[in-house]
Amino acid sequence: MEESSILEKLCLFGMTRQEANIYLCLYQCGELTGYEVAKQTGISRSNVYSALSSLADRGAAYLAEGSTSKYIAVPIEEFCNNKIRQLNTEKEFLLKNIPTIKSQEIGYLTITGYKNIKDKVINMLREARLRVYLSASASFIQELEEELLETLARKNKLVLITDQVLKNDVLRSESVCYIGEEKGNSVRLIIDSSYALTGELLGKKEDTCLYTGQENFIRIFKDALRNEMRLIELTKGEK
Amino acid sequence: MEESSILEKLCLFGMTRQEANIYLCLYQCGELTGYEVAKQTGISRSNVYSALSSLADRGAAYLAEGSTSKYIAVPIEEFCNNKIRQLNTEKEFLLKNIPTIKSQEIGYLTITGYKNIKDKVINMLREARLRVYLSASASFIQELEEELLETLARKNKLVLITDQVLKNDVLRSESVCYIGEEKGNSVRLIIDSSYALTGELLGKKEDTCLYTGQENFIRIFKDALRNEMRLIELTKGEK
DNA sequence: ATTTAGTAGTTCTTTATAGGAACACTATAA
DNA sequence: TTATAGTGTTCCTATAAAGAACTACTAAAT
Repeated sequence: MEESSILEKLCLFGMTRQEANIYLCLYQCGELTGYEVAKQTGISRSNVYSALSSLADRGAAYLAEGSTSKYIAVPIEEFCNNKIRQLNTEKEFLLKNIPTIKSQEIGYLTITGYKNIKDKVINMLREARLRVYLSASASFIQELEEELLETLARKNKLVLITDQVLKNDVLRSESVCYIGEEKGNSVRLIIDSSYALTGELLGKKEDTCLYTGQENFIRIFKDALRNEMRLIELTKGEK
Repeated sequence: MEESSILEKLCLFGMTRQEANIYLCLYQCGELTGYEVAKQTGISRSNVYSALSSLADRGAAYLAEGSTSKYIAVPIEEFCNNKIRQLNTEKEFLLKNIPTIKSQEIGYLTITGYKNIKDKVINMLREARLRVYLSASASFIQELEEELLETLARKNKLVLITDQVLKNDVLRSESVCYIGEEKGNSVRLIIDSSYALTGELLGKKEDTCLYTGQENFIRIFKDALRNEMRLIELTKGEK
């Protein structure tokens, strides 16, 4: 349902489910008393009152003072921006104050969960300073469109090996693009000949991939990609 | 303590306290097995194992696969950025999909909590398109330095009424700045002659302020500020 | 007297934390 | 070689804290 997915998103910003419900109710109805909110949402009044004051504490609702106190929802953009700004501040603090990491070679790491893998891919792309080889289905590359454009904007060489002609013009013209056979769900990525990632992505929590900075592995991995490109050149021709 | 404040910040990014502890431990020690983490932190082993897999799910730890599985902390910047990027995505979704707000006049709203009030001030400054009048202690203005500079950068007229000469050169030269008597904790703000905020800020959760878009109030409020400025001009002279 | 507004308190459920028990594996000392 | 200690992991129970549901009570406004 539309409704419940909105509620989930709101929860990500730190509300409980009940608070999210009440926030949404305020959002739709405007100024309401606790009593009215309870009527609208079916949530017991006692909880409504405590949730309302908690929403006010979190900066998600304002109090419209009068003879009787009514609450009003803080505009969603304002609320989200506040939260995000806060996290940025906390991030800066953490960067300064966290005890230094014991630097260590990156061996072979397993990353689990589709979202985390995609995050890693994005972070790798952002680290790229020279060249990026990416082999993946066209649909996955489409998902990364923005990031890839930024990678290009930072003057990286970008080589894409995929299974369908890409929709994006800039991507098509500014990257070297090989169109080969069906990629399925496999993703392979090499950054600056220093880091590599490979895995089968189904979009699920159970997805796993291998990430490494080991030279030997990367050398072999690069050869494999290079061969794939040659093969495509020989059979269908470079796109 | 340093330690515990770092833990709290990490919790803001969605970890439980225990997970934060373990994350920090991984951060300091590098690659560790669950067993080792338990030894280091004193957390029971069973909980360590579940917390570790939960950290991996959240994208805060990677698995360094080997004969025995070791975990390694995801660099803090990477982790924070992922979270913030996610929230930005969720924000966009919410902006598009949330049922439209019932537009209503802004009456008199009470905002509670120092942090929320400061957030509102920041949001008001960002909305400004013409002019900003701000009366507050020099220390509070210092806290808002960045935001005020951006307000100026957007070609707004900025009038500051405060109690000490400001440190920031740009702020001093590009805004109209009145130095009067001790401001204490009172803050007054008018944006584009349309919105006003006033309150006493002690930096606590109990702080409250009044925010309004009511014309009558703003007119009176503006007069009050104007008088204050005249008074300063007559006694000490404009700075 | 009934609707509205608000507070207080109880119960139930879920999540977070704490710890024990069991099991498998690997060193190494007797 | 086998007993013993140490390591790595999973599963299961117990307690504590947070969230949610619901009931009861007060008090003003209609």
